[in-house]
Amino acid sequence: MQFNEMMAVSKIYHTLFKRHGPQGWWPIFDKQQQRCVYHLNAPRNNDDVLEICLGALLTQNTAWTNVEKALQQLHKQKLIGIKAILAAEHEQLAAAIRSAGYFNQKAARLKIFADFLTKNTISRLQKKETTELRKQLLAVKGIGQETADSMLVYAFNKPSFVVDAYTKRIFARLGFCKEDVEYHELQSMIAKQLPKDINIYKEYHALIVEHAKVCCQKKTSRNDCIFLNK
DNA sequence: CGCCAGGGCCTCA
DNA sequence: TGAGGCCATGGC
Repeated sequence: MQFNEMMAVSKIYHTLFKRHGPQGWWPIFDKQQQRCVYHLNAPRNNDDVLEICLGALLTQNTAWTNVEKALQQLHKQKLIGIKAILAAEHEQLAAAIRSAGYFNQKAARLKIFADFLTKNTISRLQKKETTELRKQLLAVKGIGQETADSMLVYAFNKPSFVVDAYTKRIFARLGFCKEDVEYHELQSMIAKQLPKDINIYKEYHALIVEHAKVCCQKKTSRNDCIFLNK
């Protein structure tokens, strides 16, 4: 199967959608069920916005299952809150997010981000233009390009396509780029071929993650890919 | 046991 | 701007 023609990126999206169905990202912790669930039109409120941003920081180079446990602890200890995070001792915060790995580094990043939100309220940030908000997020220590884009798309509803290791792997295996392609290079290549629709941005990245998990893992042969092995 | 997981920062050429 | 070290848990 070849995808060298224009609109190939859109075709891949539709293929993934048919295969895996709507994903409804971002997962948000549900206190009743004690696990992460999906909501239509998330985030529903500022608490959701904060939790999504914390999750984006916690999931850096880490399996989501470990992040979910950390979020559970944060809720249990009533640490999902800007003031609560700033007031908490480093040791308490680090212990709560222990399961997410890099807990000392991430505890510090949660505090830095909470401090950022006291100086720039969520409602103010939501009113900003995508590129301006992206630049502002990238200036925060602990927020790189992927984390910034995850926050933009899933917390702030701004169309800035998320590129991660899975995105690079899948598009590299399909022959669009090298595995170590520059972030911006792959992002612009994809965005140029997509309508600037926030819902497509949300679903596309979620579908890429789902697809990578079920049939495009690092060690699995490219022959297992549904695109290359019809 | 080793590898991998929804990265990012710092240092040193 | 590129390469390498560092951060750390839990699942398989």
